[in-house]
Amino acid sequence: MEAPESALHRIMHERAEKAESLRASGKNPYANDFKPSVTCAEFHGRYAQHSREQLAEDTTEYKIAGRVMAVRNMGKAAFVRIQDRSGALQIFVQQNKLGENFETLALVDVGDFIGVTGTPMRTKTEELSLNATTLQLLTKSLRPLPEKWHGLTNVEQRYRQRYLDLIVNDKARDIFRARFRVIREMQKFLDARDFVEVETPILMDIAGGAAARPFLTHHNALDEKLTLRIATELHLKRLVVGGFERVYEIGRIFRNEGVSTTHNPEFTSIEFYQAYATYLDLMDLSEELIRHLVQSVHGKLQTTWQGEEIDFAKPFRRVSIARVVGEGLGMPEEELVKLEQITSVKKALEIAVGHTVTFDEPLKICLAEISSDEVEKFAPGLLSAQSPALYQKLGTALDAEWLPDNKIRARRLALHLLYAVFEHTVEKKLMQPTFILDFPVSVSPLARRRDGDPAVVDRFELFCGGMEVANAFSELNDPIDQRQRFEAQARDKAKGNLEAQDVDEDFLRALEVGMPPLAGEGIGIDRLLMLLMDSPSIREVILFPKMRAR
RNA sequence: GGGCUCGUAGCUCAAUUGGCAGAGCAAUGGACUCUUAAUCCGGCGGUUGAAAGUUCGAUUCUUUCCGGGCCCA
Repeated sequence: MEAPESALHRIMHERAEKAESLRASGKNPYANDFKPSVTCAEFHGRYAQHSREQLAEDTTEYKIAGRVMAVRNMGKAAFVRIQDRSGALQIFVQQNKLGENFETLALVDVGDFIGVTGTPMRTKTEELSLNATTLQLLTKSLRPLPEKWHGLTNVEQRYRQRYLDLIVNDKARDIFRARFRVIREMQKFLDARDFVEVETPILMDIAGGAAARPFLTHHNALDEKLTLRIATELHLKRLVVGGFERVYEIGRIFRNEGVSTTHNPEFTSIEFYQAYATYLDLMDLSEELIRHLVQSVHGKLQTTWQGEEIDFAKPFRRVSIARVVGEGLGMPEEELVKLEQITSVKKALEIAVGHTVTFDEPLKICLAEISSDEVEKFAPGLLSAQSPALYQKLGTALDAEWLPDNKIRARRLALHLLYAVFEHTVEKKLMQPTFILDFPVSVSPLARRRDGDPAVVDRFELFCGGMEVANAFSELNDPIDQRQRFEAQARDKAKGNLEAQDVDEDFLRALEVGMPPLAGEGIGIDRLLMLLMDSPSIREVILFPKMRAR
């Protein structure tokens, strides 16, 4: 609460007194008996082509309501700008036209809601206005709005008091209108393709379907530990098992991780699943969907992202992780072809060492695939101190051990290492829409292995503006393979990886009942909105982003 | 989690080397019947995020804390 003597307190007190003074004259400062007949935009639309002379003869009465955004008082006349859900309109108020009612204007402040009856007119400067015949206060605003010229720029206040942001900043309104439209267009797009929209639980016994730490909660009556979902995947697949062959859900996902310009602890995803489709089908579908969304938001297929033009009209590039990593290192074409077929851990380690986040990341990746005892055997000392020479030793030893008759394992680890390089150095440079392909099975516990190349999964991620926009794959529907991958995850979790998944027995049971071949995709709606609206912060596209409690 | 940086009137921002905290908008009193950030005149508005320290004196320097922003992990 503000100090009693503050300027704010005085302003609020004065405004409350104006409300009282209206009450005293028999008018309710919180009246709800005014029904607008048109919106500001409808009014503008109706008279856009009419001249001043034509309007001077038009006696049609309109009732329009809105929030007062500006008052320019001329003594015996005034211009009042009001704003409603559709836009803004100028009201021309004259004493000789309103009579006694003109005095109400003295009690109106910027921020109040008013209802006005009047006829269309154009001012000297040709601005279409409503010539008021009656004016009524509908809601007295006690707290002053931010300043009219600079508006509200304090970022913290814009997020904490989003209502002020929405009143004052056009850009904020535009972003959220685009957001609501994108969601609606996604629904229309999928509905038209015979998908059904479903709702699945947010409260779960076991959080699965993604690699993330969950929020924990508790059900009192049942005395059960619960977690908030980190993905909608496993329930949606159960529905495909149940016979809903094309399903999607747009819903809130919760991940217990840091808050940053690209992370909010709750965010919205869409996941959709289509039986008898493969990841290749979904690539085509995604391209069509994204184009449709860009077109509906912008009316064209080109957008700007942080000063750079993104063109959605051209076919999206489709490229493997290995190739795009090799390109980043300036490799010639013949080497890129070879790199895509990589089976040598030694070669992958040569690339990864020095091109990953930390120097020990390649080691960590190796440890996900082999035991620390083996590392110690093949490259003594690597566990405690990493050096390029020791990495080389490990690579040489693993190649000697695996390449004769276990190429799959070698390829899997090699691709895993290249993937780490991709994440660290390539990802953020992918500006134009690009499908990234050939993910190692190690980072895709729910995806189907590729026929004829079992180290790889049938998966793609769509990148744009340096951000991951979509992630999709042909789904694993072999219950035995799925169980093994869950168990690998569980071992990983036991080793201390807090993001690894648990075994979901009921999901496995569903797979045992039989899930038809299918492909599924997830799109982060917030990230997509950032891209579409050129917002570098996720907080700009979430109505009420998480802020530290005050 | 680490680094940098910011927090001054309801809002947007100033304040010299450490020396009386200022302006615009809003609000308020007045003038004004075609304004567009209306204009003109008058007066009003402050726990400088919080606490402590250094100092004759702190918005300014130091420390801790609170809350943002940016970059990195």
